[in-house]
Amino acid sequence: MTVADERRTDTRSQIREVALALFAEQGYEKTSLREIAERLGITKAAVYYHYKTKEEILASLFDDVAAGIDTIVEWVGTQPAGSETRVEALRRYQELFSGEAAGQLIRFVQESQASFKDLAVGVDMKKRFASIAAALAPGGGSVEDHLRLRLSLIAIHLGAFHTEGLDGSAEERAEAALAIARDLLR
Amino acid sequence: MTVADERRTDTRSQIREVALALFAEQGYEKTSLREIAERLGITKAAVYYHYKTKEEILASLFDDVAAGIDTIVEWVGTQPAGSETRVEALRRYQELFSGEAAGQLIRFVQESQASFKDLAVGVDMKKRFASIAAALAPGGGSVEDHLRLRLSLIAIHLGAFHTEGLDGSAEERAEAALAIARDLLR
DNA sequence: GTCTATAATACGATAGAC
DNA sequence: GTCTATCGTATTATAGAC
Repeated sequence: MTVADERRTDTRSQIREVALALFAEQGYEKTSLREIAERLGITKAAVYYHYKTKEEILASLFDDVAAGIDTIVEWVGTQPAGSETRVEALRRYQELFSGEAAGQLIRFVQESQASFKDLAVGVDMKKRFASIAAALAPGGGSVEDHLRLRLSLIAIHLGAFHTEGLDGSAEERAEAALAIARDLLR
Repeated sequence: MTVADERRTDTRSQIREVALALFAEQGYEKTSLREIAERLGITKAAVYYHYKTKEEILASLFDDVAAGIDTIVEWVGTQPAGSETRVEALRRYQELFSGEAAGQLIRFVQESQASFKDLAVGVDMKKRFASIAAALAPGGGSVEDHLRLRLSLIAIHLGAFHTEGLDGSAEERAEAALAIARDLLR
């Protein structure tokens, strides 16, 4: 067993895994620490040994995606401005959500924005979503351009997780989402 | 003072008004009955005189929009199938959310889906959104078509309320949203 | 690292007076 | 129609034993 595999099964990581699944499925407020602990066969107090607060668990879930967005934004800065760069950035953005965990995370963001925006991690991620939007902006500042841009990102998000009425394999959904997102950017 | 004006200022209506504003702003779970009562200068018990449960308050908020959707779906049934009918249905759908209250309601739906879907009223409205989607469907059943359709409705929703980065007047937003929604339907 | 036990607080909801 | 007072239950979080 490698170090990475050990990390995957230790309690701290399991807490993240279970919390993410529950947050995505039923939202942040409706998920209690008792519920998380129960699923792992431990007590609430044990959870508190690993994370000081419930919000800290939530915040930890965003580390990878936040770093991924930063990397993309930095990359865009090194490239010539133009449609090719924007489309490639969009593709890389989609790639961030290709894993199961990241798909659950973006489902949570998409379906529980209200729970989210008042917390520190929510404010933080809001800035990151704004930064990737800015990196993708074709320069136009019209209301319609802003709305198209926002919908373009939502297209990617919706393509990243299964939802009723939106069946198909993950690959089909991702392909369709990227095509639509590209169209919306024009 | 007309009867309608009286209705507007009686306690039952005021509860709906305050609850909607709070649900839209901070979500359903995070909004307590104490908070609603406090804003109105009454007690929790007084709120319970008008509504048996918290969920009943929530459900009552959807009456008008639900009826509006049903009316549109019925209307589509009487029209010849075709692009003109679909675009007009989209326009009428948007019209449902033109008022301030309906705008707050659709913001709540858009930003708090998770709170929503497990409740009876959530299941009910989910069916209605599915029915308007079916009425708008161009017949194609591909994953991309489904996603385009869903984004088309989201475009209308996002255009109906103010959000950071999406400024402009309500009319500007609505016009832009309808244009994009129409494009997404193709 | 996990436990039992509990503190402190808030919630939705109800009883009964006025 | 609104009040005070309270019930029962859940929550987040902490203290201290093992």
